[in-house]
Amino acid sequence: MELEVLTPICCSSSAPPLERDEAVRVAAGFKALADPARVQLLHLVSTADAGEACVCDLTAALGLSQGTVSHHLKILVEAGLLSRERRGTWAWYRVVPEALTAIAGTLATPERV
Amino acid sequence: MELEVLTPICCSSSAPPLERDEAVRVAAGFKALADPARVQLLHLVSTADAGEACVCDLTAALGLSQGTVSHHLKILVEAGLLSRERRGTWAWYRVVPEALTAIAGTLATPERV
DNA sequence: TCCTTGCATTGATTGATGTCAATGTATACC
DNA sequence: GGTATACATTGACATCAATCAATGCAAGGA
Repeated sequence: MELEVLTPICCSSSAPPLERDEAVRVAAGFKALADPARVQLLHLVSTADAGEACVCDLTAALGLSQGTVSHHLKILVEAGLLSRERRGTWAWYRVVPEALTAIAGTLATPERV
Repeated sequence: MELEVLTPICCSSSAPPLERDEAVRVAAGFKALADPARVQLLHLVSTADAGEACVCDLTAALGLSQGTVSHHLKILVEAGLLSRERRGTWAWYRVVPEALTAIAGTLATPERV
């Protein structure tokens, strides 16, 4: 998912039927967020110094094994919610605010009827 | 989940650590949205006439069995995203915009740094 | 070159989830 | 009462997901 435009779920009066394919794309974004560990990871990264964090810090904070944390980070990166940058031995992660905004926009209620 | 306040994941500079319990609550909201069928259901209900729809309409539109649709609707109701009202033999569902707003607020980026 | 460190990947296991067919239940109509 | 309709629930099954221990890999330092 690379910053694509997502169809709002709710609550536009005009009703393009929201095909299955589009529903799958929208749901994929939510699926990446549908785990407590990943929610914590996003929060940890976004509040870290300089807006970035390495795996070592995150592993310590979550109480999960290093392999599991790496797994969750991979899911978040593939969903476009985090970016990864390798500097030397360390891998630094940052949030991609636009991706979060895009997903949030899916839930927007522009016109409260 | 009854319209509770959810801690933002991102991107507040102040960093209350986001405990595991709170992360579970936030993730629960996303989990309810993490299925294409449920995304389609929300969209169908929100764009239906008078903002409400019965199971019969939804079953026809989704191409899933009636039991499966009922199952997904239950998940959405328990997550607080839909409300159910029984009128006679029919069950009518409506979206709960405040619940969607609350979840969207979790992803807000109030202060872009 | 060898060892250490930080991270990614793999394999196995356990538990959660989506789906359907079948059944249950309540309401409405004859 | 009996039957049909609309929905909910249950049981079974197959697939997916989270987790860990173990292993692999690349970069840095001795």
